[in-house]
Amino acid sequence: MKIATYNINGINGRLEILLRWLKEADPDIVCLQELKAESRSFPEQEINTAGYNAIWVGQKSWNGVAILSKTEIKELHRDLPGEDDEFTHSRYIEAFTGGIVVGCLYLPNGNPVPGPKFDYKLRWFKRLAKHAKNLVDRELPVILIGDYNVMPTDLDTYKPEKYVNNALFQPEVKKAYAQLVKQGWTDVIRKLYPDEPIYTFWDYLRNAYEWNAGLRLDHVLLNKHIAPRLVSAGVDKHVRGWKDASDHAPVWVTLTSPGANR
Amino acid sequence: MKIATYNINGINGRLEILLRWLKEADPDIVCLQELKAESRSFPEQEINTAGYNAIWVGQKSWNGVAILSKTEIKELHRDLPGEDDEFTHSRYIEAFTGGIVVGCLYLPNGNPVPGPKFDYKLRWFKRLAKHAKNLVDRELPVILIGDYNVMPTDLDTYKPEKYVNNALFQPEVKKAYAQLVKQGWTDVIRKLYPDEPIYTFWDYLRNAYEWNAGLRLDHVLLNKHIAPRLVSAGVDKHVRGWKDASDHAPVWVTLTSPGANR
DNA sequence: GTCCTACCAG
DNA sequence: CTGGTAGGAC
Repeated sequence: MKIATYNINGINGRLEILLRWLKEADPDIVCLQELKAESRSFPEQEINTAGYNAIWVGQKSWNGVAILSKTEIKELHRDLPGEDDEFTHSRYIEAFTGGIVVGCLYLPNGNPVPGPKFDYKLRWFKRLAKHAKNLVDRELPVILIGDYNVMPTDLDTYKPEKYVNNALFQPEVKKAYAQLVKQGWTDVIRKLYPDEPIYTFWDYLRNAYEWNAGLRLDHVLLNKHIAPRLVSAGVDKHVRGWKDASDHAPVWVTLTSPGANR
Repeated sequence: MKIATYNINGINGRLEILLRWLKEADPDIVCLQELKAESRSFPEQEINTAGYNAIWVGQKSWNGVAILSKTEIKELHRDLPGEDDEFTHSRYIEAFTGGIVVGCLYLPNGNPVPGPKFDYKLRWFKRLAKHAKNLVDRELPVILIGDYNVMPTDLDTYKPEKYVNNALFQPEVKKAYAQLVKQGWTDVIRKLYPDEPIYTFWDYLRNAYEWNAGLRLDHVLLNKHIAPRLVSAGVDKHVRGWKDASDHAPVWVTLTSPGANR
């Protein structure tokens, strides 16, 4: 079974890219971020035709997340729990599909630092950690997957010194990510490739992709119940090189069938 | 020798379309309208690489005309003569190339009627007619070619009654075109196909191309000196069907070598 | 750089 | 409908 995350950066503008990649990669479950579309303009028909069910939460201009799956999707949540004033962004959707609880997230970027957007990022991260705490020890396979907008360590950016003032690399944010993982989650890329620079995002500016000036922002976290099923993981880096591609590349993980490791 | 006109509707957005058509149609001289680009962002290099010299007048956002030629181009005018306050639009360029005086024009649309834009259209047409009068009897081959934004007769629109209030079909405008032709010009399409509906433009709206709901707006006029050289003319209608094409199709004419008919 | 929103022009 | 523009976000 293959599960992937892809920050598509505008689902309608990049529907062809998405469909091409779906066909090529053939994942069973896909989490999308940055739909940049209102809920009513989600291209459900084309996604269905490609062989996927889908649930999504959209909003005008920004954010927006979706879960695609070849099998039935039971929606669990359309946002993280939290205070009323936090509910304006479409950044989290959770479902049960393929026997797995899938939390699909798009964490706020948070720039500039300091400022209200950075404060919101930290608050959002707290909400996520609180919810994750309730999921990590469940007797259910749980995957928390998406665009975390964090480079967890120096290994996750081509040039750490360039990002010292960036919201994606602030000590508070890296710490929040480390503490989240410490709840008992497995960061699959770092589990399989502990010492390798692996990127999931290359800026559109200054030909970042050509220079491999990348960042690792998209992460796949498995709880203890599902982590033993981990087989492989990777980044479909070449997709970033397609004409008119998103600035992110898809990240995927493959798992054994449930029960195979027990 | 083959001469063509093509309202490209944004030369940078449609450079690939233009190059594909140039390769396929292989014209010797091409007049372009609606560059929608400032002069400095004209894609001279790519045009040169495709085998053409070029001269152009651009402006921000709108209008803009160019003459491309496989042979040397001597620029004659960068606008029609006229009053100072008429010089704000880039709608006319004239050159001597391939032994022919080529006037490349983009007449104002003029909608809505009535209004200052329609008045400007009529004034612009007067300026054109005055200039054309100076060209028509020259002992030189002259071609006046481009997007005239006029359907000269009922035969030139799929549904005349739909256009009674449209600036492209006002009696004053049709009359201005008829009087221009009457100076001694040959409208090559009507010369060769006097009774056939032939269109050069299909609106983007309501699938006009699929329904062949077209208009004939792009015209090729020859003066008496060059008219005897006329061999054939046509519209590259299929180009309108290409993905992301302009709403106009290229119109072309072929001529015998100079002197062959004398 | 490339999205989005808007508006304007055709 | 599909260009262009501008500004905001990332």
